[in-house]
Amino acid sequence: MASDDRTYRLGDLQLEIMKVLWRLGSATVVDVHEQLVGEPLAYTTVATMLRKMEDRRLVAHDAPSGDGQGRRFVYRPLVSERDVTRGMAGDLVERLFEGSLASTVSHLLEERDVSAAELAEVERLIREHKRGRAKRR
Amino acid sequence: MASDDRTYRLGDLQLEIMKVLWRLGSATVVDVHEQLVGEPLAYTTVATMLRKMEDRRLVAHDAPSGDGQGRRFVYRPLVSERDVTRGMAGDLVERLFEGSLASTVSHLLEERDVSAAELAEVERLIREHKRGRAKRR
DNA sequence: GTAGCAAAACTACCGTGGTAGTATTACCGC
DNA sequence: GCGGTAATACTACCACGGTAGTTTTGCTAC
Repeated sequence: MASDDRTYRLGDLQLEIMKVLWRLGSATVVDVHEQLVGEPLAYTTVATMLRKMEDRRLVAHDAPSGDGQGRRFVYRPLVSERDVTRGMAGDLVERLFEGSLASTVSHLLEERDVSAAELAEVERLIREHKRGRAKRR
Repeated sequence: MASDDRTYRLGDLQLEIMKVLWRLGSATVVDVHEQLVGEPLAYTTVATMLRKMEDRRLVAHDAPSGDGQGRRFVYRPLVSERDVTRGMAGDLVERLFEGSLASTVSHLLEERDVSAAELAEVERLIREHKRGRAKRR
């Protein structure tokens, strides 16, 4: 039933935190906290979440080498944006569309307001993809 | 942060149950249970889940009208497959791709093994979609 | 060396999905 | 009407995401 690999089932906050880490490369709790401008969260909420994410091997922190700035942990991502995006998107395509890309695209075209520009962009992407395929062959 | 409408954040089992109900139109706990051939679940697990889903207004059951077959509840979906699919897919597109269809399709093309047949099907869908657009204008 | 502060650790709580055992209820056949 | 059975209701438990308060720890400046 759906994908068993729960590694990439991130909640909202977890995903937001990962996005910050991907963007910055690495960051302290303070950094992450102040990047989360959306909902105002307690500092400790972010710290707790980062610790939980460390348990789940989503992030890691370097040992606090006494380089001058206290003992602040510096967190870095252990999973790539690519992998997480692929995992989450793939999970959904499996769960909702039985793995069919065509069904997925069909649904997105039908149910979302797609601007002409965006549609053109999608067509361009497909042409480009086909060219890539051909070359690889 | 992402979508607030949690109505359509279904778990694995919930989605599987909804799929059965969408397929059959309506069903008793027995029906649902025996349709879930994947992981073997206790009968009461399915019953409990259906009750929880009723609390969340995802399903409803008809009052047990004494039509002969005991008091078996007949459950039916309160939300359409369309709405749930749109909700879940939309949620993901927002969360991962900032709402961009192009980014979404780009990712799917890059990261999944897309067969030539499937690619052709996608192209067909887009042509068809454009024709629909044109007609509507 | 110690006081103060800042950071991390610990603890706690809620909601919900998932799982299932036990208790209760309601129907049906005799 | 009553007993048996089948169905629902109740209860309980775990995991995890999310949220945050309280406690402990460790650095740094004096």
